[in-house]
Amino acid sequence: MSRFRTPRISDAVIRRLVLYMRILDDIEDKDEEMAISSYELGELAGVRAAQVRKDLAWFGEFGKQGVGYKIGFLRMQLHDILHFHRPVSVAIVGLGHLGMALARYNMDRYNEEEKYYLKVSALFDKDPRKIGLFLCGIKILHVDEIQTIVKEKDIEMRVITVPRQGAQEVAYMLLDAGVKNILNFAPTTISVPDDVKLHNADISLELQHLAYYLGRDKATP
Amino acid sequence: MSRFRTPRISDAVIRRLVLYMRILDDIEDKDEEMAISSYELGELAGVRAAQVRKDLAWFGEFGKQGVGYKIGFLRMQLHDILHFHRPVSVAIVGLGHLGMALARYNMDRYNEEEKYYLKVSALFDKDPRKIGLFLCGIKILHVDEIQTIVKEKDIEMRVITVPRQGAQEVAYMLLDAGVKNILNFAPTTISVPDDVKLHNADISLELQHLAYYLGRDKATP
DNA sequence: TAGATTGTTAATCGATTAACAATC
DNA sequence: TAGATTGTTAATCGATTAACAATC
Repeated sequence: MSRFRTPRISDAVIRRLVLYMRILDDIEDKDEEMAISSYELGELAGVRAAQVRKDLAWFGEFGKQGVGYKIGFLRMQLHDILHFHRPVSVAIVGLGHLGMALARYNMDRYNEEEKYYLKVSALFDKDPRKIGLFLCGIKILHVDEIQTIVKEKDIEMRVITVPRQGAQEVAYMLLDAGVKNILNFAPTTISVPDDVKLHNADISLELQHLAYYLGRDKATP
Repeated sequence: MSRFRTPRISDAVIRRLVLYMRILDDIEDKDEEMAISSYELGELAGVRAAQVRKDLAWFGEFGKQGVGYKIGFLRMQLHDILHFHRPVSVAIVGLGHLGMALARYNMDRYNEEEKYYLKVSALFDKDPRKIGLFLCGIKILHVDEIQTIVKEKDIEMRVITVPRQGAQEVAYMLLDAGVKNILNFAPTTISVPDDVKLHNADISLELQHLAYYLGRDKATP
């Protein structure tokens, strides 16, 4: 029943839920009362209908037999499950191109809406030329201020987008600030204590692993 | 035996192979003749020794019992398997922050080495203010030139890093140029014919799915 | 009611891990 | 040789899919 009793939901499930959420968010001219079937939603997300139902079933019963899922209701439930029902403060450390890309994307999409979603509310860098600049109304601060600001602004998520060489150092600073959740985009391995949840998202790996499939490129007619 | 006879290697395996490759590339002061065991390599990559051996076994026998894998040899084999033994030309379409980040990262890491790896060799954008600018020696061209340039420079990989709204349009242009392999970083679904291999890498999804784990953040002691 | 679609169970498929004989 | 570590098989684990009774 309650999603707090569930055993251990796999990361793959969570990623698909985010996808479903965004698809529902992005439906244009939507009537929130209208129903969508697992088949239709699966079509939009690129997965099977059975998988959509299974994924949702981990968290409750959101549909009606013979009808489907009411868009507005399912949307709300997904926001709830994924903690998108209240503002979550995000700090981004390292404002190179990648940091900028992440900051801008999330700010454009979410900061302007009053209601919920991710709020990028602190930006840090080391480069004196960047410190003091404003990005969508948020001032870039020196990394030394991480500790103070993280507590002051009650930052809940931290994203590392610094060059490889600096990643571990920044990680230590975040750990000192008591952070237990880190998303690392730097293309390197960083080490953290066992009780800290570290997610790695290496975008250069995305590009590199594709090279493997090149052979097939011209071969396939 | 030969890697061309293998059934269907899963994407997860390929991603780990890239990781192994980069780990071997990045070992400092390495003696290429020195051996590394599956246990050690697994440690560095964050996977079990058995998995390392299984992953490699898909492509051949690269180690010696009682010894391990010679670093230089395994490195070479991995480069070979992953098509990193010759330059692969990459085009990046859309030079916002994300496109810049990808371009810079790969150029810094790979373009300077003469030998192999990914070569970012064409950049495209639509913004007149960007066209004509140089990035690491490569001139930014107008997207209308995609078709000509892709053929001229024999581009093998194409990366889309444009805003959501433009993604599908760019995809069509690439398809017209005969491209069969697309990596899409735009946070949206684009549709392609069945014979085109489309990889999606949505970095904002990385950030968003993390929100789910927030509950655990403060709870875990 | 008849048709549609859910939630759920069981079957299938695939990926990871453990174990071990082979062998350097 | 003895110790170490591979390549590979078999066991385990988990995730996806198919199927269907329940029911709107």
